[in-house]
Amino acid sequence: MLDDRKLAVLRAIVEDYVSTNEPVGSKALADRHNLGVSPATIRNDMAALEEQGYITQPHTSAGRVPTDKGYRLFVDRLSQIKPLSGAERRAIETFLAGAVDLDEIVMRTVRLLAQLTRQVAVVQYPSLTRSSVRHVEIVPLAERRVMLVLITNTGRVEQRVVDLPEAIADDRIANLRAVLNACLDGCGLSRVPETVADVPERLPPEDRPVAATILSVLLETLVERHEEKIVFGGTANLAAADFSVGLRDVLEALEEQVVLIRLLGETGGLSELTVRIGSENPYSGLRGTSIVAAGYGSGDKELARLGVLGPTRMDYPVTMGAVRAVARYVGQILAGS
Amino acid sequence: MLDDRKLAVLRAIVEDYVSTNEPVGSKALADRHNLGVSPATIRNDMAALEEQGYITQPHTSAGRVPTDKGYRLFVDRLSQIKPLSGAERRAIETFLAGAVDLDEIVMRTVRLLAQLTRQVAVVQYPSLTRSSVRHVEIVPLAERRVMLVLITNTGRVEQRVVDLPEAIADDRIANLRAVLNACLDGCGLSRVPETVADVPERLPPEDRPVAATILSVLLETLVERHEEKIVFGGTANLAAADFSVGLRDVLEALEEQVVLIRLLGETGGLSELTVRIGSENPYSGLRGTSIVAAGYGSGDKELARLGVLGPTRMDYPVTMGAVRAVARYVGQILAGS
DNA sequence: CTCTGGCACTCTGTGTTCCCGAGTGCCAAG
DNA sequence: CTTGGCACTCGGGAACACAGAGTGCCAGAG
Repeated sequence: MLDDRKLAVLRAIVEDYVSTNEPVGSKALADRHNLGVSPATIRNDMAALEEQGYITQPHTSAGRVPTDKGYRLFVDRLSQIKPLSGAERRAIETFLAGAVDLDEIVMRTVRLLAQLTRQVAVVQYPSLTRSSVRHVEIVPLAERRVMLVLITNTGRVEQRVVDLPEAIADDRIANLRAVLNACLDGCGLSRVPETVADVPERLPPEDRPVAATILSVLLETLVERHEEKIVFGGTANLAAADFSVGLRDVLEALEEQVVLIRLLGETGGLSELTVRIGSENPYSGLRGTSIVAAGYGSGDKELARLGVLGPTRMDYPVTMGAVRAVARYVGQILAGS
Repeated sequence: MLDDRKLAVLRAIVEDYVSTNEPVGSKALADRHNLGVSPATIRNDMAALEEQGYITQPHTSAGRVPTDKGYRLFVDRLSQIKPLSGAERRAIETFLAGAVDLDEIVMRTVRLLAQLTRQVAVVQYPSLTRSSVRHVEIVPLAERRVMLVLITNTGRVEQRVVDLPEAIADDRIANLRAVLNACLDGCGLSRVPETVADVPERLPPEDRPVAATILSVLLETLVERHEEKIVFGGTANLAAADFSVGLRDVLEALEEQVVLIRLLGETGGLSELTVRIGSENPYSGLRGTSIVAAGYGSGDKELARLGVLGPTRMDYPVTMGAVRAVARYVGQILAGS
């Protein structure tokens, strides 16, 4: 159905279109790539490719442009991920190594990805459900108010103000803190609900109402809510890509946390690349954009995902290479800190 | 020089231009506003206004458009801040009251401002230098590594990983934490450097090296660096304003923390509105944009600033009303939590 | 059966011209 | 000082022609 030459033609079309942003015609193809056949032959192949929906012509007498299906085939079978240059790898390494805390790692990762790919970068904070408790702190703020601070093994720090049903002395808080930490230390966040069930019985009866309040806030806010935190950057690159159509939709989608999270997609394997091309992605405002995403994590555990978003007409091999590389380095940095 | 009627003409020009986005001519002005004079008279006034640089014509035979100087006069002398409707006030109140921690307050404020003004909103976190210490926590992570967590009275939580020069037992850390908190509790962030000078002498000699490391990180990272944290949103509104010229520059500026911070400007009085119009603002990429900013704070102390950024052609009275109202409410919420 | 060159055809995009209308500036009269 | 009148300017849209790129198809050569 699609012999090798037709595939080569498709590849050439994608490559040319990506680099020139203009519909590519048979003549130009024959000139720029030495396919060893004449334009006429290429025309026949193009007709076949169009017949099967891999390419399309914007106007009757214009060149061809890849369809989403065409890009899909290109990504799956016709291209190889392009590794970064040594210089780029070193730059990533030193840039990320300079970060002092999780916020900064995430922020720098966003910048890095945006700069490397010249696209919009999206980075998710390490998922809470896949982290574990490193420390819980209870800080008295006022007589009947405390701040609850949760620190995870991935460096996330979540805080929450709690209004207590009654005043409570500092030493009782200290005890509560000790019990909480004893129970929860190292506990996976997803297992916290079961684990805290024991807490009240380890406490003197008079502290139990307060503990109950604190625990319910802990569960409700820190575990169930706030679940995913996500950050993006590099929107200036959108304006550069002559993206004017739908730019507004794209910006709107980016500001919708929910959409954004779904965009990064379900987790594949660690460092496994997910590519969503144009209409393949679940949000209608992003019909003209593709997403290249990967999971990152320390060791063999995926903590969260990151990726970039750009016009369907993007340089997939390079973008995929950058995303994969950054995901790996972030994983390493996270493991090291 | 500028009699009342000329000022009225200028006001009418600004209002019409803001609402129609088209250069406004003498005829249209005479029709839509009952100025009680003929188009010819208006033309004379317009000529005078142009002479003095308040308006300009894009092309020889087009209507007039206000210049930055014209907007300035309009804002200073020809317009009144327009208060929000009761419904809007209530909406703000309930929306902000639902926030559970500082991050959420800031996030919601950004959304609120963006939605209310249909512009890009910028909100600065409460400035660290103007906050004070509520609690310092030292959490052991590994034998020779701890996480330092600083909680301020404004609810900011800053963390930092510290590598120690030697291993240290948990009880010594507890002591260190106690001493630190005793010294710093309630201490203004800007006075921390002097205040911590006493810390080492209150510690047993063997703990001093570790304390020195921790203190230096505390000073360097938490006080000097990270100083200002700033967040923006509502960029989709940029695309809607037919802003196409320079959109890229605007997005770039927004991603530059430094520029953004300078944009919000030096602090005026609390809830005092600052308006920077077009070329008045310090960054060249934003020549076509105006900034309306205000300080917010709890009580009588300004903690930080917030504002919006939009095309010079914006509805200043409404925008100023919204910014002022939001600044006040945020101050209240912050005071209450 | 596949490739190739030739050819007629179809468009888009661009440049040209033309003209309408909005808007101006100026002037002379009220 | 205000007003109506008038000539002038210029931008932008419509109509038009045209060049160039690209196509599809066909018949002939391998």
